[in-house]
Amino acid sequence: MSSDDKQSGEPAGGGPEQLALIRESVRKAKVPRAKPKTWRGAALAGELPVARVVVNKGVLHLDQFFDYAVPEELDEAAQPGVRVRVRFGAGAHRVRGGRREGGRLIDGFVVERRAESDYAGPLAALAGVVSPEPVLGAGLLGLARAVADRYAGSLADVLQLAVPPRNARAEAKPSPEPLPPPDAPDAGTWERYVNGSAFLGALAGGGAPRAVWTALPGPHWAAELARAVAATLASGRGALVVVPDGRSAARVDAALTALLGEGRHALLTAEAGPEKRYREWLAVRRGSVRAVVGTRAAMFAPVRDLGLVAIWDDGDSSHSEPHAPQPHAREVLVLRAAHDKCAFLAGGTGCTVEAAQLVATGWALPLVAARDQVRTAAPLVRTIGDGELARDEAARAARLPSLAWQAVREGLKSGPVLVQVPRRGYVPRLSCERCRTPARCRRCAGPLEAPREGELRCGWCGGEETGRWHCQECGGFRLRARIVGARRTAEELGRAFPAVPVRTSGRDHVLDSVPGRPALVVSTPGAEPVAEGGYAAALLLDGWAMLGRPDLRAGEEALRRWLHAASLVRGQSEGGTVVVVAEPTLRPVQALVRWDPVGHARRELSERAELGFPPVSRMAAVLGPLDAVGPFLAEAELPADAEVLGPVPLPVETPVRGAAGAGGAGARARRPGDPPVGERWERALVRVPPGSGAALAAALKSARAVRGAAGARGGAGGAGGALAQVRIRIDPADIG
DNA sequence: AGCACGCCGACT
DNA sequence: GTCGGCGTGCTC
Repeated sequence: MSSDDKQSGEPAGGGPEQLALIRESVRKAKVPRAKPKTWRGAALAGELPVARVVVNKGVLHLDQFFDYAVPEELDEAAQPGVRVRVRFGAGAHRVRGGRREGGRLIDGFVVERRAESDYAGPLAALAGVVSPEPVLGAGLLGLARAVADRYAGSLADVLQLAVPPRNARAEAKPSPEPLPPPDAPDAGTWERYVNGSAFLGALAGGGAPRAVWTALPGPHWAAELARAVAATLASGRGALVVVPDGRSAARVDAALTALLGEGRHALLTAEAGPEKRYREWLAVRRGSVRAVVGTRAAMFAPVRDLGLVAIWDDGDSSHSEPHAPQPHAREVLVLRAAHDKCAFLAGGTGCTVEAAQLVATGWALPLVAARDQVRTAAPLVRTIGDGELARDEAARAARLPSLAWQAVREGLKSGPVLVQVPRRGYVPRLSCERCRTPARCRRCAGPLEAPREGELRCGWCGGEETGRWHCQECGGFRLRARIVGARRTAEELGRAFPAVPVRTSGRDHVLDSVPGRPALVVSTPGAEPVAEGGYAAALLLDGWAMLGRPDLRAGEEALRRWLHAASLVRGQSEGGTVVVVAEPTLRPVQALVRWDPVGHARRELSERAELGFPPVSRMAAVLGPLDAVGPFLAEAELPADAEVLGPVPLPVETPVRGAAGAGGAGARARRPGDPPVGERWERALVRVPPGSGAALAAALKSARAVRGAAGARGGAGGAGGALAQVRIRIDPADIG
């Protein structure tokens, strides 16, 4: 395969001398040489005999390119972007008995062909070209680099997410001929938004508008996304839409097919097999298909001449990639929009704080409907707080207030009724018993936890809350951590209406849609089926469980889930009604009643700015074995404005015995990169003001690179080994 | 992470 | 002398 094989008959005595020679040349060669020198000077490519390679190894201190010599016979195939095999590791040049040893074969990509190397030593030769398909173009490489930098990760890690595994059969098939751009679509239901037609017009005209789009409730969002894609295609550019799950992808896929027919877009979801998925990806990469709709991994899709990146429901947690360095689809698309100078669209029924920040900084413009449009399209929302519950005789008897009974009974007369119940597995957070304001640390505003009865501790800085706690808002002095047993309530509801069919949709078994006939549809958040003609009513029982989570985003997330369910209900004009069991004074509840997700996100944003929370501040979590995080941060050259909170010990995760999924309340799904089960680990948070995010990521990354190289197997005192295990997470999700 | 080199003490 | 322990550093 490689030129080295020609020499396999060489006398055994040649090895040691060669080795000595190489060492000699490494020592004295300090200047770049004109031509690469392999260890034996085999026949090399005549032009550009050096291949700069990114090796597919995630180790951080190897986050650099390596030069290899290109043997003559690989000259043709070893073009920039192709997958190659190279020998890597100590002893890649070593020869014994005419055969090479050491230096294991690993995968990589050719990044560039060059005339010479600036590496002073002798170059090893490429071991082989895996396939001549150039999968890693300059654009994708630049994006991967930017994502790696933003998340303090390695290029190789990002490439693993960005370039799908090779499939020879898919590669062998030619991709179809590209179709000419379609005509620009009319505005359709975009007319309902104040700047809707203008936005579409800008896309069709080759412009790069950036917008945060608050979609009206109802089923039109998929067609509206499809129209935005069509308008972009009409300008001769490509478009990319990232959605949170396969169901949404199927909706947008159907809408695109309805609008543009087959063959103009690719569907990239995990649900297709690896071969089909790679085939679709190749069609995009080869320029046969100019538009993409897909889930998370599609955020890297190498769309030609990108004109629009769009994300739907950016608050959905599945937009955050679980594998290192855990990039979030919205952030990746923001990077792409900035880099490719293309249009950007973040749409959803709700509005995340991050999206609100894009508007607040002027980076994006709001794309919203007029107030009267909202009033028509949204259902009537009614609340049931503790006051009503206490006064309500029926509620005490049947554990469900009469207003809820009434809404369900009325709704069932004209169609299906949705009952949203909480998923299992949440950790209650402490909040004021009187006004429900989350209890926060006086020093750093982190969430208070009660590790033991009568003991209060901050989950961020670890500070003990001494003296008697009292609420900053209302002066109350009692704490609570309440959860409602709503699942049982839903079961009782079903028994109360024996004539009506009860259908359930949940994690393991998700219904896509239900007919428009009367039925009780019990669903966990995110799994709500679409109802034909819309639900007549919805009962949202996911209130307190949601708001009680130890999560900075609890309010935002509760509202997002409510809006998602409520947007499946018929508009107020058609009698659609939503009843939410939650205190009407709470901010997310008020936002639901007024159907004002943007106002909620804006208020949340300004509050986070005041408290120094993300996304206004940039945060990084640093995790490591006990007593490793402190020394690590002490050595890291953090930006001057960085503030370190903690470290605090993390709760030890105990191995789960028995059946899978029996984790019980509080068990969060384990992600790659979580601390090992059963070990004592700690975590610090580092926060920096706006503008210092890149500096923070860079500092943590270089600290990691230095520590990763030293004493991976427990050096003196074991501290070196512990420090090498330290993990970094930018924009950590669960910061309390 | 591997893996090889090199400098130290014990041995046919 | 030389075999092999492990500490250290590099990988084009």
